Amino acid sequence: MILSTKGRYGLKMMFELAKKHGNGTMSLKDIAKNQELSETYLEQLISHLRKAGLVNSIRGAQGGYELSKTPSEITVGEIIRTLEGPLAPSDCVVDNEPECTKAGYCVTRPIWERIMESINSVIDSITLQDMINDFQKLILTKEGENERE
Amino acid sequence: MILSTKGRYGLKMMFELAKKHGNGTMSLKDIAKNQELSETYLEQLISHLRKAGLVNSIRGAQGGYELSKTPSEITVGEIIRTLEGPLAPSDCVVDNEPECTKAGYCVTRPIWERIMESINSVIDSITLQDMINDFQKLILTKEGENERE
DNA sequence: TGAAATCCGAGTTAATAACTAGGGATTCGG
DNA sequence: CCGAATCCCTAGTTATTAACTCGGATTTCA
Repeated sequence: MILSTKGRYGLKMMFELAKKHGNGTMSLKDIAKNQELSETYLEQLISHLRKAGLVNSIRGAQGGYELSKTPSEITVGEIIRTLEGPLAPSDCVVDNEPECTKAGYCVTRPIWERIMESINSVIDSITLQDMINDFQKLILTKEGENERE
Repeated sequence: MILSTKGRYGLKMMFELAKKHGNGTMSLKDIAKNQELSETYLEQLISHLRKAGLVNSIRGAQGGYELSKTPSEITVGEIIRTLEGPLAPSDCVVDNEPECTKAGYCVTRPIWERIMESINSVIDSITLQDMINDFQKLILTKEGENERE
């Protein structure tokens, strides 16, 4: 029930771009360096994010990536679902299969549906801007702690 | 982000035992037949459920399994976590690693924590008795539909 | 023009999921 | 007391997938 690196790394990438938002593009090289991840692997991931319209790319030297919208307009849910597909605990829920058993009903299915809904409601309620806000609050706290030492 | 067959089959097994609860034991053979699953595979799964104290087993001919408690005392969460381990979207959340990055903080971690909490709150709020109630309601509805035809 | 970047598809490797196999131990019914 | 039914346990197998890597093409700026 773990999220793959696609979703996890993808969100970290998007957070890097969110911090940079409004200040031009950022190269994949820098994103990879900041998050200590493989550049060639991130390349694949960001390609999906671009095709989904979440980031813009500028090719050629001095090129890079940038968010296509402001951080407050992009949710964690969009990012993760773009890279992972639907976050369903069982395939039957996403494919909307008529019934998994020949009995005509499945007792576990409503449970998978409720889990999926609850996950989605969490990740759809968080935007990149929220992450930035939390991040800055954390930084301020840490600085305060250091001063008091 | 899919649940493995361990959790999915395990829950189906426990539901079979819950229906039978109060009427003696049920053999693995019958459980497997009812749910159309591999008997030898289910054997492994139920072994964990037994060690976790969720089911009792009676060995020998005419033996079988039964719930160790009443259906209302067993939650879906207990069953799934027994078979799947903690339902965390990232390992860092379950191992309680101090920090994943050398920067001293991780912006994505609070999100994984919130997802985990939300999944757990769903599955911990559903008992086997709830599943039985839903199941019986469904049966009655179907019967009603048939009568009206 | 050449270095820096994005773009693209295919290939590799290691881990894991999902079983299967085989034999041992226990218990009941006849 | 025997044999069939059942649980118990460990190890092996197979297929899939995750997590990358690689090579090269294209674009653009300086």
